[in-house]
Amino acid sequence: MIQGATMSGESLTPAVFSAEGMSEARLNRCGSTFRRSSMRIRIEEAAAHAGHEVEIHGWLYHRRSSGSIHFLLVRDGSGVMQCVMTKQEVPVASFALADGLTQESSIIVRGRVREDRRAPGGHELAVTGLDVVHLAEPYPITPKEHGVEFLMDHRHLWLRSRRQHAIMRIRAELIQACTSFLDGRGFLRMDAPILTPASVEGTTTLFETPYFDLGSAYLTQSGQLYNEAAAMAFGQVYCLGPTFRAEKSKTRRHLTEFWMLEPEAAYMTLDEYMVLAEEMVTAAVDQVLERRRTELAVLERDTAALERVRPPFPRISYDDALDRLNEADKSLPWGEDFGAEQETVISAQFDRPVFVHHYPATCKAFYMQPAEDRPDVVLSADLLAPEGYGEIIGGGQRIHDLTLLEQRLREHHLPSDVYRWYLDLRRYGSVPHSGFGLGIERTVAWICGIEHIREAIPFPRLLNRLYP
RNA sequence: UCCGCGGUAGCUCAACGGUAGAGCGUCCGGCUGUUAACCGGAGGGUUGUAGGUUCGAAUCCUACCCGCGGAGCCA
Repeated sequence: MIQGATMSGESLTPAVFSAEGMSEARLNRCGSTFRRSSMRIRIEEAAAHAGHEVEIHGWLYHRRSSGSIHFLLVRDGSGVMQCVMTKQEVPVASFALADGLTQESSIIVRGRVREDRRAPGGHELAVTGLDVVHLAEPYPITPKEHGVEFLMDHRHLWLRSRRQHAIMRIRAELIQACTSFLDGRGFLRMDAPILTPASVEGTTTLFETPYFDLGSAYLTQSGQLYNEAAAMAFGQVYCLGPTFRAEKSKTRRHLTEFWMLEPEAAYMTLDEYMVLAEEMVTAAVDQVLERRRTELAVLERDTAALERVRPPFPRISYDDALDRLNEADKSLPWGEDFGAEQETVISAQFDRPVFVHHYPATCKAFYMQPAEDRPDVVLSADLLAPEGYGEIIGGGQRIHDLTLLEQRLREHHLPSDVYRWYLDLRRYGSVPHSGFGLGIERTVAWICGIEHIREAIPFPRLLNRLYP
């Protein structure tokens, strides 16, 4: 069960309704006229306004009432604040108005900010005025427990809850941390197309859509190939965007639409990629720990596990990993890729993310560069998150030799015409290069310590879910 | 696609062959410091759908639909 309690702002405020005559036409007047308020604050900055008269524009998150005193828990997107309204301090009509408020009704409250240890957050608002912007219909998500199906059907409302706020803020922080890290390292953001003429890796199932007179287009499963072109143009680049997999995966680690951050750099080797990746992940975790403590607390995340995320991350080869699996009685024939069970066994042996490198060529995509001394393995490395969250990064060094790449395309029965431009990259100043993709949702799920990846993206797309 | 579990009030669940219930939400009443407040009252159902067994089915059987967990594949 998931706790479903509830919990955004601008400087223009809608016209409001006072107690008298609010029953008629509340909707048609809503938002028709605007006035500017100089008193308006965001709840997150309430402490700085202690002792001052302010206005909060938000929604009723919860209400407790005791005859002559109302406790209105108001959320505004930045936080939740207890607003106390007593019968003797507000007009009779305002008090009655508060009595009829439904959960998630949009309201504007005025009052003085004061410190009070009984108030969640330490500050409360002594209410002097209340305006109702919109009286909400009975709200489906109550502060009680709800099932997954119900919450997923109400994802558009579920996002108002405190827990979802925490996850979404951490997601935003993670993305901000990673992109600013890469920006700081001289990487240029250069996004890849979403509509593509063919599969990137040739293996996974793609979403297909008609494309005018050109036949079919496919939703991208990775920006990587385009990233390689961009890296040959700008040296170091990254893209960030949604990727799509039409596979019928039904697990807590899978979405059909998920976001990937993909850096790619010319002249970067496998070893350099691993250093870059671990530094980026560390920087991101550090930033979340530093700036999203409150959110991690809401999620009851064990932050000690995150504090241990320090470079260097352990690096084991695929062969080492097989040995470890053997010892754990989970042996696998050489050449097979790891399943969730194997990944969990391996990651459980370390207290921080672990790289598994030099996979068998058969496990990996056609463009992976073979090791010089051992052509049956490739210069790839995946990063497995701790605590069983699985692979959060996949990447490696790409083939830079034209002849070898052409051979691989043939071996994988891939059409050379759609890859003509990709082969061009090996004709005009080809260089060794590497890159990787960080799965945003899996990383968010790991950092947040949440059970299922579907909570790590605002509107998850799953095998059986396209709504809302 | 395969394996397992499940669908009963708005929500979360109980009843497991013999009159379909509780808590929460909703509505009404009470309460001046509540913390998922509390107290009293009311309303709320073709038990996922279709068939079958039975004197009698939410309960047993069959099929289908939907959901959840996992596998394969992948990030």
